[in-house]
Parts: sequence; C-alpha cells; structure tokens
Amino acid sequence: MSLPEEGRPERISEAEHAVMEALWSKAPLTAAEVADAVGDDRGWSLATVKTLLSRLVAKQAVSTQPDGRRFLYSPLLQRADYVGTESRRLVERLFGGRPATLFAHLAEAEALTESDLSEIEALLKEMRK
Amino acid sequence: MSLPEEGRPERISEAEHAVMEALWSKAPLTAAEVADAVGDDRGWSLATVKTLLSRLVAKQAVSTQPDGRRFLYSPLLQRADYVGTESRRLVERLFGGRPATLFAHLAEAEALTESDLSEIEALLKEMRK
DNA sequence: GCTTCATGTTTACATCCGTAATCGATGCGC
DNA sequence: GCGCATCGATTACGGATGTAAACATGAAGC
Repeated sequence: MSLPEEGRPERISEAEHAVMEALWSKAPLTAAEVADAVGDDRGWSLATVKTLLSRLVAKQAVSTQPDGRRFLYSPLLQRADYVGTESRRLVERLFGGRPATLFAHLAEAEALTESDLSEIEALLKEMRK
Repeated sequence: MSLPEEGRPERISEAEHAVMEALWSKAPLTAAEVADAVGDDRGWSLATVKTLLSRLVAKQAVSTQPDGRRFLYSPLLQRADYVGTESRRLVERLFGGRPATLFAHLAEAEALTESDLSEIEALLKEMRK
C-alpha cells in the first residue's frame, strides 16, 4: 500500500511550515489562494509564497496537479507525521528522549493550566483502559 | 536582583546548543575542554568549537572569564530557560499553544512507554496535591 | 633569544532561509 | 491580433548556520 520510495524526509523550515498549515486546512489550493490564506498575518507577497511552494514541491512535501495553466497544490506530507517528527526531535534533543521530562518541565514552568491538567488526566485515564 | 538589562534573547542554533549542553553539564571550561566534551560525537575540530563559542558569547548566552592567556567559558543562559523557551515555541507553533494537544499526539503516536505514563501520572498526582 | 605551541580573533565559504523581483509563456478581453 | 494579467520558473541577495583555515600574539621550553 505504501510506496517503498524515499529515504530522507527533507527538513521543512518555519516559513514553509506556515504554507503547509494552509494546505492542511484546505486543499487543493492555487498559489494565489495559499497566499491569501497565509499572507494575511505573515505579510508575504505572492512571489514569496510561490517560492515556498516550489521548495516544498522540491522537498516532496507538496504535490501539484495541473489545472489548465496553473497548478493546484496539495500536501503530500501528513500533518500528523510532521508534528510527530518535530515533537520527537525536540524531546530527543532537549529531554533525552523522555517525554515525561518534557511534561515535568512544562509543569514546573507553570506552563500548564488547570484545564491542561484535566485534559491530560482524562487522556491518561483513557489510555489506561 | 535581576538586571533590567536586555530585550532580545538571541536564538541559539542547534550546533550552538550542543556547546551549551557541554557547558551546562560542567563549567567553567576552556575551549579545548569543550571541544573534548562535545567533539567526540559531533566530530568537530577545535576551530569549529571556537567559532561556536564566539557566537555564543556574542549572543550573550555564554560568559568568559580570563584565566591567564585564555578564557574560561560559562553558561549565562540557564538550561531551564532555554528548554522552556524552545518547548513553548514548539507547543505554540504546532499545537496552538495547548500542551495537552502535544501530549495527546505523543500518546497517539505511541511515543509514550508504560513508564512514561506512570511518571506523568505520578507528576500529575503530585501537582494536584 | 628563538622556536613552538596554545589560544583567541579574523576571514572564508558553501548551504539554507526569508523574502522577493524578473523572465518567459499562456490565456483572455477587446 | 494585440496588450495585459497570470502563472510557474529562474535568479537574487542578505543574513544565519555549519564547518573550518589562517593569523596574531603571548607563554614556555631549551
């Protein structure tokens, strides 16, 4: 089912990530539509968005499908995969690969609100079933 | 007690972070000692380590204290601060600022072992006191 | 005193990243 | 048919990053 293709999932930069978010929330989109979706808060020109899209296509994180004279862009990389990779990378680098240590740090830094705690508690209970 | 100094805590790159780790685990150190501590797995030359140390000094993440004709380097930036900033940045960028969502993702990706779960559970219980 | 070694400083250089402008081709309105 | 808007592709360019060599200087051995 899954192609045995590929070895290195090229790293995606922060700016590129913003473009991915647009495509994850709605796809396929034209370059102009991505620019609309993303450009607002980032203040990017259409040219910039086009560059980022090209780079993402080169990195095989985005696929294109011709639509007349233009392309429709869709995410190839799944959000869950990206998020998972990035999370694991951080846990690896900063917490010796121990998620509990991350959790402890967030807790200690009081970065966890009461509702965060409740949610996590609920998730835990769920998993323990 | 804390100086009102400074506005922008300059971003520390991944290579620089490796040097910081060395200094966090033991300080002060000379450049050569840092190279010894860090160079093993990274395979860096002394020159490279010296460059990274300079950049860290420029970013005010590391302080120097003269020791004869050389310097002893110590971390100025606290590990907890760095780790906190990076963690929060990730949670912000990928999980809409909701740590519980990070937790959910780690859980779903089965990145959490039984002992991770136990530890987190214990921490939760602790905090709830 | 002169050579050598250690050490910080300066310079180097390829790649990546953020941010575009420009170019070349195509389709559309008139 | 012709000019204009559009779109992808190509080129640009400064700053950060990874990785280091070259340089200057002072200490230390002999």
